[in-house]
Amino acid sequence: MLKRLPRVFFSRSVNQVAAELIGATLLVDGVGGRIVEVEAYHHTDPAAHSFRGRTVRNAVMFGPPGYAYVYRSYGVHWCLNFVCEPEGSASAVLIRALEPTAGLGVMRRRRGVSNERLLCSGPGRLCEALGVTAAHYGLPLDRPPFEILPRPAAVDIVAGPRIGITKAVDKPWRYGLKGSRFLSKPFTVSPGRDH
DNA sequence: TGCCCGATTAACT
DNA sequence: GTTAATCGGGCAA
Repeated sequence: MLKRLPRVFFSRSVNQVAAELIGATLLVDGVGGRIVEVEAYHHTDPAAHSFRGRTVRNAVMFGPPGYAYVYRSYGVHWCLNFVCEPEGSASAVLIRALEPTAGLGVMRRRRGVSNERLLCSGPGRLCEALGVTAAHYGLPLDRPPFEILPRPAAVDIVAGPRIGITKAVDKPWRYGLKGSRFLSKPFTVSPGRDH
């Protein structure tokens, strides 16, 4: 039986943590799956919510690592982040997609879809499937309802530009599990091709 | 106070 | 490929 990742796991470079989360398991009240896609947001990064300083919404990012940052996206969806780096760095990893492994029935009911591939393939979708809301804002990641387990073995990781942002679009801070069919969008396989 | 816009999704054409 | 839904944060005035 794997042991939960300790809170100190998150007290390192946000990009290092992001890459190591690929293949790890995320459960909320026992419902969830294997993390197959994440994005890193650093406080010096214009695309990050913390870039312009501390506000009520992003305050948890400025506190110690190992806590959940949850925000409302487009007034419609919730998105889940893990706060990383030493306290005050205001960096976080956005969880973008899971391969469902636990609580499939609950997730289907919450999402209103039966297609397993569509349950958790997107930041808003996985929050709906796992029941993540503002109630989870600021909760520690090493205690219930969260359960985050390390990946059991090394995995092949791919990286590329982040999705849905308009600033710092060139930074390759999106990480994914190579070949996974549960990604929210495919990674470019042959990046070098000229047109 | 008012205005613009976003780390998205689903349902269109 | 395009667009409506939907609303709080952030900033200008």
